[in-house]
Parts: sequence; structure tokens; C-alpha cells
Amino acid sequence: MNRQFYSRPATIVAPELLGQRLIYEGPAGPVGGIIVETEAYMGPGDEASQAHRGPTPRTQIMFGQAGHAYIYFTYGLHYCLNVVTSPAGQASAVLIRAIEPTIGVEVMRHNRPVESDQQLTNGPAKLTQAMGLSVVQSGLDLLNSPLKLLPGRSNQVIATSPRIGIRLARDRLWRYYIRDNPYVSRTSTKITH
DNA sequence: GACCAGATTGTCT
DNA sequence: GACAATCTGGTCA
Repeated sequence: MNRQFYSRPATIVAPELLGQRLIYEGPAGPVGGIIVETEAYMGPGDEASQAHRGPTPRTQIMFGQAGHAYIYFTYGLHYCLNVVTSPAGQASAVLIRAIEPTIGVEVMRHNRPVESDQQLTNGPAKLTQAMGLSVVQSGLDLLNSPLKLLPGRSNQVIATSPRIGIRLARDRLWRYYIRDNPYVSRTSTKITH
């Protein structure tokens, strides 16, 4: 996994991130798990992307170098984690929507007390809360920081669907997830394979 | 499971 | 001033 891996369009990188391990070496020890759900955002040409109207102070990290983390604050109380892709300036990024918790599960249970581990990281704001990520970690280089990606499983069965929680460009099937994995954020009512 | 309301604040028009 | 790449907790079935 090198810079070249990330320097490709989000629609290519997003499905390839499925099955890989996301790890954050946090203050309470390493936390993370297997990525099971992602979404691609393609920059200014994508109406659903925050980069749609060009760079702003908030979105400038998306316009920077591939392989960096872009974490934003939304709905007044939630954080979402993205990986910047494509060559700098294109503002293409992949939203990490869900992971299967495998590393530091005790720490994540403490960060996010819920009844079942299935609810621990099965959503974009849930996994940032469980892993202890916020805008403080935004901008970190996944190739050289406490936030990193490592090889995990391969040969996963990948399904696609429309992206979730957006108003525009709902016709694009740019959500990718591992089929039948219990940690995917929701059982979509409208699955397209 | 489906549908709905409310939380809560940064960001941009 | 409108809205947001969401979540929780309620109702009804």
C-alpha cells in the first residue's frame, strides 16, 4: 500500500479498501478493524460531494495529497472519516462508513457503550466515536501517522448501492459493501448488485 | 421493519 | 437563514 494506491479515482479505491484493516494508535492503545463499507465522492463534478463548489477552508484537505485523512464535523455532533484519493487538486475521496471491530474492542466499547458489538462501528459517525477520532486527526497521512491502513482479508464478495444520506446524485451506485457482513450500516431496501 | 421527530452547531449562500 | 456524507429513541405494525 503506497501513495500510488491512493492516487486513483475514488470509485476505484473505494471497493479496494473493503477487507483492509483500519488502525488508529490512540492514547488508550490501538483500535480499529476490517473495513466493510465505503462510499466514493468524486470532487467538483459530483453534486453530492462537499467539494462540489470548489475548495473552502473546511474542504481544503480533500484538495490536497492522496492518502491523507479528511475528517469533518456534521449535524452538530458527528464526525465522519474519509481517505483522500486521486492526484492533488481533484478532491476525490472515500468515506469509510463501517468497520468490523477486531482491534482494541474493549477500548472502543468504553468510547461508545452499546449493548451489542454489532452497533459499535456500523456507521460513519459510530466508528469515529468508537475509535476516538475527531477533527483533531484530520489531515493525518495514512502512510506515516498513528492512523493507518494494513492488508486484511481478500476475495470479499462486494455489493453496490446508492449512497446514503445525500439529496443529489442518488442515481450513482457509489456505495460499496461486503455482502452478508453483519457490521454493514444498514440493510438497504434498494440493493443493486 | 418502516416511518418520524429531535438533537445541535459549523459552514456556506 | 438554511442545511447537513447521522444517530437515537419513539410509535405503529
